[in-house]
Amino acid sequence: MSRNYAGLSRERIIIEALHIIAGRGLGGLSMRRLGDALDVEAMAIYHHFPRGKEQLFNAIAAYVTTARVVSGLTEGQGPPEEEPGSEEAPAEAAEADDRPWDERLTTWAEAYRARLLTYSGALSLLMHRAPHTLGEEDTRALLHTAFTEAGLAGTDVPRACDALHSYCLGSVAHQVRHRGQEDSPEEAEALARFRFGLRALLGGLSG
Amino acid sequence: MSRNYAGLSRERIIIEALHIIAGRGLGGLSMRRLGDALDVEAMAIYHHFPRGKEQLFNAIAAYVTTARVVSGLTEGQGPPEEEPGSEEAPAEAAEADDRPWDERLTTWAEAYRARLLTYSGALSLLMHRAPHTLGEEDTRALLHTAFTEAGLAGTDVPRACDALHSYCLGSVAHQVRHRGQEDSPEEAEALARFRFGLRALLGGLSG
DNA sequence: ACCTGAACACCGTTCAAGT
DNA sequence: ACCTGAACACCGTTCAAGT
Repeated sequence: MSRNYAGLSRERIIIEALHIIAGRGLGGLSMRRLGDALDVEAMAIYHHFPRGKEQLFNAIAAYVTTARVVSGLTEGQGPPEEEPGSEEAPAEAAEADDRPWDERLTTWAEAYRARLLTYSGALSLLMHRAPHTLGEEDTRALLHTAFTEAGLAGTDVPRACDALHSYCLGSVAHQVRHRGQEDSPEEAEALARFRFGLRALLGGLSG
Repeated sequence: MSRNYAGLSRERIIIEALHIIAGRGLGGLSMRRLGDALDVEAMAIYHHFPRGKEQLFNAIAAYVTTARVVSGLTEGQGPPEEEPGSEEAPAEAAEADDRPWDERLTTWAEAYRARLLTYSGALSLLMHRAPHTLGEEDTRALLHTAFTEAGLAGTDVPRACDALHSYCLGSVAHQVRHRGQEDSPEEAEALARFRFGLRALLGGLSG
């Protein structure tokens, strides 16, 4: 039929997919429905994600976990990692944060939580996918230096990083899990609970 | 064709489903495949789970989260909750635990972690389902009294419970997420990391 | 009550074809 | 390079029918 230069891109596809997920849940995302939303035949998506839905899922997971995402510039240098999802912006100079370690960690944790909450429909995608993005590398460095500053050393550092990651991920999972239940807390109280546990964890880690 | 008194039951179906999930992942579980594994036409499952796959998923989630599960005795009294998944055994007298609160919590947390790890293939099912089982009620009581004993009061108690739940769930999710990755820890080190964070969290909560 | 078998609408994916 | 359209194997679910 009529040709369709839809101007498809990996990022457009991912974003549209996230909209569908937000509206109808992860189970409501089908290639055909995604095609419809993009005004394209479902099969057009395979040109951008040749390995199909699994690859799309990986890209969504990477998109969700990586903070700095920017429109599809730097195309065509061959992917340095498996599924970067989309290209990442340069580290915008990271303007050295001179606040105490616990404030830096708290800021990071609350931002990470907010991000997971925003894409909570895709949360179960993260359960079996740990994308290897540049953002993850930055996070690793941030947490590492903060915990070192807190007085940790040796194997305690990666263990503390793990604990913090686990707490954030679990906290959002736990909140989503009980959402819409009888006595489930409002977002304000949910945030308060998150902070309560976070303070305890950070205190216990540095003690 | 030949009649088939397969002796199907909700529990048999759930257990077979868990086997398939363990072997081929959650996406590999289809009603038809489940029927094959049970030597039955797929449609026979709908007699035991009239609301289909969604109801089966709820039942699996309940089965996974509830410790005390026993074969399908007490049938036919009408479900007191939405999807109990299968019947639960009586509380087996709970033989009062007189150890200090932190040891009791540690024991609970490690058992909960082990259980989630056993059914890690079904982990993403728990992400959007918080079944209302008797076992959950017991847990609530256990954690509540332990944290009260630790010196917490008022809103701090449910917040501490939330934090502990979140940490356990997130810890398993985090482990499964990185499983099979280059420098992902062995199970022994994973357990050590879990304990490290758990000790920190409990210490921070009671401090 | 418990299970079968055909049917329907939908799905992911392949492949040849169009521009 | 980018997208279409038909095709195939598979899926969840309904419904009438068997015992």
